[in-house]
Amino acid sequence: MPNKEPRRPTDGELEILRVLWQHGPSTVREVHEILAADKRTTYNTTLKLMQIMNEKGTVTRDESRRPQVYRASLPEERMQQRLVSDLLHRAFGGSARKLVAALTATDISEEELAEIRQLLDELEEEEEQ
Amino acid sequence: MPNKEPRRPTDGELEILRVLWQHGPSTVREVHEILAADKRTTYNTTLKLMQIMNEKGTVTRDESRRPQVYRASLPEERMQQRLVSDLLHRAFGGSARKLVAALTATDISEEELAEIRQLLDELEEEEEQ
DNA sequence: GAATAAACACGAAGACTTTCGTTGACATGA
DNA sequence: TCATGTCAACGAAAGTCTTCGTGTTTATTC
Repeated sequence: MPNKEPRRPTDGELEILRVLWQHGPSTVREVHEILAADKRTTYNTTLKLMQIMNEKGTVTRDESRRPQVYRASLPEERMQQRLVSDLLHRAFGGSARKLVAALTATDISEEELAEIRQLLDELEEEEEQ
Repeated sequence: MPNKEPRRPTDGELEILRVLWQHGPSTVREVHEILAADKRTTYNTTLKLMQIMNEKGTVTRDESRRPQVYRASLPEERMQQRLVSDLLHRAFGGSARKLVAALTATDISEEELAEIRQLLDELEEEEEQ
């Protein structure tokens, strides 16, 4: 039974997902090489994590190939929405305004602030249509 | 040794912190009563969690009183900033714009969108001074 | 001060995550 | 086919989180 309900990925799982999202379907070896560039870890650890993620349904793998090719089950944006929504309710009682306030209170460049404003402008235009 | 480095609070710890932030310094009994209204849990579980949080330094307690009174070590806003910053880097590669995009892609009311826009307007005014 | 109740401390069990050593399976080249 | 190297599977250990049973300490009431 691979699934019961989708759980929040752990830190280690999220690192692997980010590699898969950025580089597309990959082998364990490829994921490991990228992780090992930044982080001290072994091939076996990466393998084990990806096997568990496969059991959970977080990733799927193509077994017709050797070495097996893994891909993320959810697109990046969907998972990110889940994670933000999760934090929104767990830490902010559902108040998006407070979340943005906390975000802007930390290290955010003026360029990014402008980008966010533009993003909201576009959202508003969409709604007015 | 209460501290090595401040870790992210677990789900259970965050629930307790939210009670302490909202209600101010409280006894275990008071926290438990509030938690038990929404969630099936026992007094002992709440007590144990708060004891561990005390060892970690997440909360502090006044032992001169009986029952002991616990309070959150960090103000709500500081902890929220930490949590958002953590998610920002772990899931979004540091891109605040993507985080806001994910946030607005989910369930956000028009009222909140307007509030967020106003928040950003005020930020801009501050910077121009 | 003895009985009762509340608060606290302690220890352990179960689940989960991460790490790693070891073994087995598979492909390639000599 | 034999040797070699890569990949995958398995099991276990260590750490953390959550829960709870049990026993001890503290406060209260008579």
